[in-house]
Amino acid sequence: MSRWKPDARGRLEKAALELYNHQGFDATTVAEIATRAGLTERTFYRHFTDKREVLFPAANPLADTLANATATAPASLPPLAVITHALTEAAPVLEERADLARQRQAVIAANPELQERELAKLAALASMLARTLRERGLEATTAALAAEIGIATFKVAFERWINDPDRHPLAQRIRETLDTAGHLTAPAEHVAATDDVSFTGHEGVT
Amino acid sequence: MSRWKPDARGRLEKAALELYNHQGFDATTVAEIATRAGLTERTFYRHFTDKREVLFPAANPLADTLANATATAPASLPPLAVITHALTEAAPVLEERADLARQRQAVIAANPELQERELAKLAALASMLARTLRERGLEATTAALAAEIGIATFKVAFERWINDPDRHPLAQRIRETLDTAGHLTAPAEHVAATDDVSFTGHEGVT
DNA sequence: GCCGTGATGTCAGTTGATGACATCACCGTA
DNA sequence: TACGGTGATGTCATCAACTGACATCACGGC
Repeated sequence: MSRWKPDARGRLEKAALELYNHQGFDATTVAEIATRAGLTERTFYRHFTDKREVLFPAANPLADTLANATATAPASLPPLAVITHALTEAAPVLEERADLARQRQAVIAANPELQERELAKLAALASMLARTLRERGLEATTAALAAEIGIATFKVAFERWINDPDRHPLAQRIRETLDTAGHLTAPAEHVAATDDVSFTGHEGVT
Repeated sequence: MSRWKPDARGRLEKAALELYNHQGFDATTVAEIATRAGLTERTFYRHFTDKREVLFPAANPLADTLANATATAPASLPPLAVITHALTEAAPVLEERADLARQRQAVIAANPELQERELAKLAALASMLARTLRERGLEATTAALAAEIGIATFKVAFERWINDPDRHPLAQRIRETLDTAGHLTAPAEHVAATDDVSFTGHEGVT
């Protein structure tokens, strides 16, 4: 019989998500998480750098897919088309785990500290995208801007997807959002009492 | 004679910036900051919610200017033009305090926790911009996207400005960056082994 | 001259985070 | 088969970030 139950890290992730959901992030203690996972507080910190990180798995298939799709897109594509391509490729990764994604997002939306961490993760993603674009031969500023705009698009589309009661596919939301982006230089079309679905998403940090 | 020296908050901000600069953020203690300002640790926490917040003044002229310029731009302007207008109006606010801005940025660049807080502040800025754009009559998604792209543009331009040895004006950097944005749908122009000034800016959080 | 108020000080306590050292099943090897 | 190294975990101690409760006392109004 083995000395320890397997997958300590996974047990910690699971325990943390459950507790954060039940009692809120602030009200749950690292010691609690560890105990629920049958481990010690000290061991928690051997697997995660801090109390927030447990919600952001080290192995990130979304990042991998994005990087891969960006690197292998046809060389002739304009920067924004590369982004479009990459985002479209990456969408299914989230669709597969839609339940988990929504649960995580609920916890994050309820706590500013976690929102900060999420923004940092997205910034890291943008940074990685920019590097990949440079390696494709793009000039530094162009690459950085295309990457930032790509992530910005993703943020908007993702929030629409998460809050969408009708569960439209993420890929569709991304297409719509990219389409919106294309019209940003056209004269403003005002919304005069349209029957548009209005999103009352979270307003970010103050 | 008055009971306390005036401007406790200002003294704390100054003390903090100096110490963060000298010894680094991690190596300086809230108690140290307070003592140097002639106050108590407890008093520090009456003025700032945490150790990071002291670097991000509550009164934010940049945000005010952005909001104002966005709200008062001609109604006929396309969304991106409103953003362009607002960013251009806001640029001088930073130019005026270029020294302070560079000092702050150096401290922030040296510490991931501070970078997270900065991202949160920028996200709040984007959120506010989006609200203002909606109040101008823009549909929610369009507003959110335009705001995010505006902030993304600002981030890229600001980083170029801060790291620019030649001290070109921020307004110019913003114009250039917006111009770059306009070419993102054109076929990629490759940089063949240029000796381009390479920006080794901070790469974000891993 | 008394009284409420607000900015600060004092103190005690919780929790997040980290370093140093101990434990002991497992695994390869002599 | 015995032996020693290794890696994941536990134990203990300590620091610093934050917070609640209560005390202080110049100032300004009445």
